[in-house]
Amino acid sequence: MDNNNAFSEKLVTWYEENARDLPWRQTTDPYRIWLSEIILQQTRVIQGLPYYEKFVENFENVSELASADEQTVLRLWQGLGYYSRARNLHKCAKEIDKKFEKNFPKDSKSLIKLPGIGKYTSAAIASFAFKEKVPVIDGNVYRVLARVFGLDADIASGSGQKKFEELAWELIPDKNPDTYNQAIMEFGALHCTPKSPACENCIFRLECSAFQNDRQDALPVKTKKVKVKKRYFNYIVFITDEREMILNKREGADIWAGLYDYPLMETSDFLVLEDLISKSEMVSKLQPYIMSVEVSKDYKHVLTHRHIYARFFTFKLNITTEVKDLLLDENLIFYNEEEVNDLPKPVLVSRYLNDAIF
DNA sequence: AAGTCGGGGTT
DNA sequence: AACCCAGACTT
Repeated sequence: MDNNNAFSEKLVTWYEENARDLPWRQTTDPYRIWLSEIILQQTRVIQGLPYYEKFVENFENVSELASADEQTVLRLWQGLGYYSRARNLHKCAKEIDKKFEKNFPKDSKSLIKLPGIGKYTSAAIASFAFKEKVPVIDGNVYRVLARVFGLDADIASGSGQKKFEELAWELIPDKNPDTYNQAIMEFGALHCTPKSPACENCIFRLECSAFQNDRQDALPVKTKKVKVKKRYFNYIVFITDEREMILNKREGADIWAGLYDYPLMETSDFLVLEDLISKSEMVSKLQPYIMSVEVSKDYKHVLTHRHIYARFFTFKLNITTEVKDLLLDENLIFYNEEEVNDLPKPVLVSRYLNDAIF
């Protein structure tokens, strides 16, 4: 409790010296606070500010907004993105104008039921307009709490969010919780930034867990959703009359770094989807990963390698799953450094590949 | 729990 | 190019 008071007091002191002068901080009008909060969802203050001014100018109160037609609202929102916010804004205004007789509900639990108002926004309106003691938890708060208190729960998971909420409840002061809420968000926005936070002159320099352990970049923990990319590896397999092949050493930080594969042209889309060769053993084994395979049927003597004519094939693998899965099953194709060094140069094609393709 | 919605700044 | 921004909603 004492520590928690120290935390909030330091934060508020910092806030009073460093807060930006923003229009929605000059009022307790729930309409204006609501408007600002909707506009600022996933939106930087700098970007949202002119829109806030526009809306306040066009609609003095929630009833005026409610009686506007949706196209007018959307036109004012134009360029701000996340347009469902605008539609929900309008829907919410109508609801308040009718069901609530032009008055905003005065507590967070009622507010959260309105369209476009979720966990964060309900807390923000209740706090800033009605002085309810409820912590706001946005991206800034997650970051500040994670770093100062070394809370490494995953903010992408429900259980992790719950832990942050518990901590937030412990920290929020009885006295002026609204100012504290403003303070912690402002601190995250201006000082404890996602990248390159100003730790050198930070008020929590001595007690910040992240700074003391040099974990600023690691916190907050947010598991990234592994999105499957479609990568199309279009291989060109050169083979000589002596059944030799050309391999290419993969460099960089990409998949299979340091291993050898065929001369490669990667594209982000199909080159051709026809002549699927599904009979060979290799193709069937690779089938789960392959969307199309094409081998040119005409042998062309187009390349010389060490004075040996080579035959020209194109061999396409269109890989849709995580490419590393392929490596586990098919290390026949991708040689490591040691294997390559043991082989004559150019590297002989594997027996397996011979049977399959040639 | 994962996907979607977006323009824009930062690194 | 990846990440994030005073998130909410749908599936």
